[in-house]
Amino acid sequence: MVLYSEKAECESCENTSCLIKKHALSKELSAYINKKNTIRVKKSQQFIIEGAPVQGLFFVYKGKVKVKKTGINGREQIVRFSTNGEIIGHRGFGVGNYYQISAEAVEDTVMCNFSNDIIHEMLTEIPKLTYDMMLFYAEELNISETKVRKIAQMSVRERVIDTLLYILRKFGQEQDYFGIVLPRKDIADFAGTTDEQVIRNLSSLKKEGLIRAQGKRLGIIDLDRLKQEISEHNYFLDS
Amino acid sequence: MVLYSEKAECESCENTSCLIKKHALSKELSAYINKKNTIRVKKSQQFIIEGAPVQGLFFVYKGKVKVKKTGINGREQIVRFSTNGEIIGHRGFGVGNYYQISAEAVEDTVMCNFSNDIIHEMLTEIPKLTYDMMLFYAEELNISETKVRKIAQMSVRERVIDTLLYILRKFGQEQDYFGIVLPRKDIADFAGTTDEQVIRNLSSLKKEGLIRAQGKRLGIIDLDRLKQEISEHNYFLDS
DNA sequence: TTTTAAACCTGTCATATGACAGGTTTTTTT
DNA sequence: AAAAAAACCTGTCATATGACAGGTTTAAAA
Repeated sequence: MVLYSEKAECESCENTSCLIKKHALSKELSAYINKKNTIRVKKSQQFIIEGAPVQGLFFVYKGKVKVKKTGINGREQIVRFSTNGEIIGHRGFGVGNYYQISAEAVEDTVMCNFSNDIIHEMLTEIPKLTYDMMLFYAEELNISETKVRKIAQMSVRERVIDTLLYILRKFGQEQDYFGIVLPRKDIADFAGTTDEQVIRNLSSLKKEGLIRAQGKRLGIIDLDRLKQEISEHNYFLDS
Repeated sequence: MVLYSEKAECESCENTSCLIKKHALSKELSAYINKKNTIRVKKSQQFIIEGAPVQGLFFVYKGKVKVKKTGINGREQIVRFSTNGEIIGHRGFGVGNYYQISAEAVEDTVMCNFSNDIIHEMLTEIPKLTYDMMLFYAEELNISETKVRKIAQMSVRERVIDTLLYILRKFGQEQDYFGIVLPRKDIADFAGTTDEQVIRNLSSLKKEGLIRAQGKRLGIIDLDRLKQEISEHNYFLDS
């Protein structure tokens, strides 16, 4: 647990999937991890603004974040959710760049932030880190390109189901409900539809006994049948 | 010009944007560029199959390629087009991976291919190359995430226009027509719609004097008005 | 607790879009 | 040059989906 005003330290960090943590033991990196900043954001607070100059790279220490792109008249596209150990602020290196995404905390979140200069130095000095970063981006690219196809070809109901499975993979399910509470609007913005459509489809799924819903809390009952319904779209991977 | 059975050589290669060419002068890389294979594919030939084991990375030496993802009952999503100097077969490294995309030559194409082992060695041995690759993927990720939003929020007409502008950026326009000839179906598969819709919208755009169309050949007449029409969707970049 | 705001839900409706069908033109192959 | 195939085009139609409106419940703030 990280107390307020206390710094998030790699030594005690439990995010084994974090690329920084993974290399933190090496001597090359240890020189840099002291230079990171600990950033705290409260629920609903936006800490990356699309179009603003890049201010380094963020790694989620503890919390949940949504990453989105602004669309026309208030519509938004949620591009991904990030949680412990994950990277936010892609391409937060190089010079004179601007963020191509916004990011907002879904709940109170603690993050590690590396400035442009530091992250750039790290990536030039530690080839293994760079290699892992490259793999990360390549993987994210796969996921994003799959999502393009999904949004182009799936029906709204299928996209809602697909989003539920994504949430399950990302945040898990305990005591019958997802490990995250999201408004229907967020599910809509992720699935590329409207909140009314999401509400309707969630109602149907509930009636059919595939999911449970209690207020904003959602959980999956019949995972197999949900997977089955979108299986024809998922040839080679779920992402 | 590369004659049949002649090898594509980096020394004489003119693709300044190619990451291999960029580093070809360094001694670290020069040891590897001899180990690349020259691959020739004829128009309409598929040389990467989704789901098949990864066979290294391809760089377009000369030609034009479409990269796509398979959807339900014959529908496809064209993810991007690639031409001279560009990379195909993302994530073609690491072990035991499978291609997440298919690739097909739009016209006769010559490519440089590095095997899994070689590309892996290169990326471990030449940090600057890895760094550039990382930047490449990060950039592609931006483009792809922008595309998700576009497909989710733009109308068909807007997506068709957006696709035309993409083709212009990628292949240019000479003597009034694009530097590539594509069937309407390909434009549809890229824009995430049907060929009938593309045909209708192209007809309209032609009547309105915004584009010219002569058989399969297409060209832009009024670039400003086309850009204007989709400007509200493009806040921070065109990609 | 009371008040206020946010989120949820349901019904109605217009329409943009995908699907089908049939004919024409263009392109490719023989 | 002729034949075959592919691509293009137009019309019609059903419907999935987004938009609007109004009411209810839930959650947050005072």
